[in-house]
Amino acid sequence: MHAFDVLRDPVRRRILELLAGEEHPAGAVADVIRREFGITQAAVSQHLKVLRDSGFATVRVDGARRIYAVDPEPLRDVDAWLVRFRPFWEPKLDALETEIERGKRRPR
Amino acid sequence: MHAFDVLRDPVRRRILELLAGEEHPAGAVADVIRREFGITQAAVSQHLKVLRDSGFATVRVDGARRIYAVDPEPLRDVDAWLVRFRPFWEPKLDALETEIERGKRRPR
DNA sequence: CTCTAATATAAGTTTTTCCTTAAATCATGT
DNA sequence: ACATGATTTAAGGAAAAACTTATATTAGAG
Repeated sequence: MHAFDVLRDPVRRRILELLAGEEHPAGAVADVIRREFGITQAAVSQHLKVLRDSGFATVRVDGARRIYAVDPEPLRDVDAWLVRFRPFWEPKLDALETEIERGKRRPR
Repeated sequence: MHAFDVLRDPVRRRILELLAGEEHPAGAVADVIRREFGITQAAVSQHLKVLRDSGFATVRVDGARRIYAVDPEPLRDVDAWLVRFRPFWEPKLDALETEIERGKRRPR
C-alpha cells in the first residue's frame, strides 16, 4: 500500500498527529477518534492496522495494552517526493545556505 | 477535495511530475500517461479535471490546445502538514542554521 | 460552412474503501 | 478457573473512485 493511499484518510492522518506528540495505547487513540469522528472502536483498530501494515506505526505490547508510536520512514518518502516541487515556493538558496543544507542532508 | 485525496492516485502524481518540469498541453500529457498506464484519453482528461478543480494545476488556452502547469499551493499545504514529523528524521538545527531557516520561512 | 483535431463531459460498470455488528484473543485480578 | 478489560479480526453492506465507451464542444484549416 502506497504511502499516499494511507495518508488519504483523515482519520489516519489524525491518528498520526496524535502519535507525533508521543506514543499512546490503542484505547487512548480510540477515545479521541471516537469523540472527534464518531466512529466505533473497531473502525479505529482497523485504521491502526493499516498504519502498522504500511509501516507508519510501530506497536509495543504492555500487558493487555498495545502502545502505538510513529515510524517516520514512509513520511520521509512523501517528503522526498515533494522535493521536486519545493523550488516552486522556496526562495533560492545562497551559497552559505547551500552549504548548510548540504550538511543537513549528509548527517554524521 | 483534500490534497491527499488528489495525491493518492498514481496517475495524478505522475501528471504532476510531468508538469513539474515544464508546462504541457493536455494531449502531450495524455500520450505519456496512456503509454505508461494504458488508460484512455478520456480518463486522463478526467484526472486533469481533478487537478484543476483541486487547485493543483492551472490551464491556459492556446488555440485548440489547453496548456497545463503546476500550481504549487496545495503541495505547500502537504509540506506544511509534514512539518510536525520532520523532527523524526532531521538532525537538530544549531543556532546559525535556525537563523537561516527562519529567514527562509519569512521571505522578502 | 464543413471537416478535423484537440479536448471535455456523460452515463454506466467494476473495484475499492470504510464503516458496522458480532465474535475471537489474550492478559490480569479475584 | 472465571470474569473483565483491552484490543483485534471477520463478514457483510453502502458509498466513493476510477475506468470504459460514446457523445459534445470548440478552434482553426480549407
